[in-house]
Amino acid sequence: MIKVRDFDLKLSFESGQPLTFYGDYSRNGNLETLSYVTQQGAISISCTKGKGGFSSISYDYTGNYTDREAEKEVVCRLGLDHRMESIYASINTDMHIGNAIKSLHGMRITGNEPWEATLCFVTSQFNNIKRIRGIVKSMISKNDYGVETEEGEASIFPSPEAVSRMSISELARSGAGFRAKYLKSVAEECAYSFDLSKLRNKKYSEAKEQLLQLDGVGDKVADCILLYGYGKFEAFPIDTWIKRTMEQLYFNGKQASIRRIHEMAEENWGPYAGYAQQYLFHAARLKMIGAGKHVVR
DNA sequence: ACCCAGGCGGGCG
DNA sequence: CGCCCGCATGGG
Repeated sequence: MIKVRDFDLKLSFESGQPLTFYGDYSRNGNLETLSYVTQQGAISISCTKGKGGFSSISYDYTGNYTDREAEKEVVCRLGLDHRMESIYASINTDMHIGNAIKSLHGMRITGNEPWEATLCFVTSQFNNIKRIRGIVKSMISKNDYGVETEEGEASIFPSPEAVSRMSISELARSGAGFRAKYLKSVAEECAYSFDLSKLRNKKYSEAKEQLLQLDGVGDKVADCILLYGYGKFEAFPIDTWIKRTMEQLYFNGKQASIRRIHEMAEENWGPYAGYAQQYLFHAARLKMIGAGKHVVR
C-alpha cells in the first residue's frame, strides 16, 4: 500500500500518455483500477481517494518481479515520486496555467519504457488518440511473446527486433498506414545500431539531438520520447493543440513558430516545461482553456 | 461530402 | 532558415 497526495489516476491515464494507448482503466464508485502488461509481467493497480487529499494505492503483479521491483515499477510508471508541490509552484506563472493546475489537480507525467514511448509516439504523428490506441493494441496483440497473468497469457509490447521482423505491409495492416515505413526503420535502428538506453544519462539537448537522427522522429516526437520515456521534464512537445493554445494565450492570438514557442516555454517554465505542457494540453482538450472550437473525442 | 487528427521528410526559395 | 506539400485511415 502506497499513500500519496496530489495524485489522480484517471487524469494521469486519460491525458494522452502511453498508458492511455495500451492500459485498461475502470472506475467503480470510489474504486479505480488500472491494469497493464510490461516486459516482465502484468501489473494491476487499485486506487481510492481518502481524506486529506491522500490517495491509497495498492497493486498486484504476476511474472518476473520481486516485491521491491514491482513497487518501483508502479512508483515510476505513475510518477508517484514527483514532488508536486514544488512542481506546481515552479510552473504556476499566470492565471491560465493556474486554472489548469487547479482543474486537473493530481495529473502526473507517467514514466514509460523508452522503446514503448518511441513506438507510441512515432505512431501518433498526424493521427488521433483513439486511432493510436487501436494501432498500438493491434501491434501488441500480434506479438508472439507473452507473460502469464491471472486470466491466462497476455501479449507483451513487441520489442524493436520483433517489429523490425514485420513487413511494412504487415505494419500497415495494423492500421499504421503511411507510418509503417517509419515504424520499420525506427525498429531496425533501435534493434541493431541505435542504443536507446544510452540516452538515459545524457543531457536533454544532447539526447534530443540523438533521437532526431531516427527516421520518423522529428521535433515533437523526440520531445514526447524524452518526456514520457526518460522523465526529462524540460522537454516541451509542441503538437497542434499546444501550438494553438500557446498562440492564443501567450502570443496575442497570432501565429508563432515552433522555435519561438520553444523559447517562450523555456523562459517561462524551464526545468518543468514538460509538466506545464501536460496541463495546458489536457486542459485545452477538455476545453478548460483556449478558444475551444474543437471537440474532444 | 468535408475536415481534422499529440507530424514528418523532402523539396523549394 | 522558413514555407509548402503529400501522406493512410477513420470518426465527427
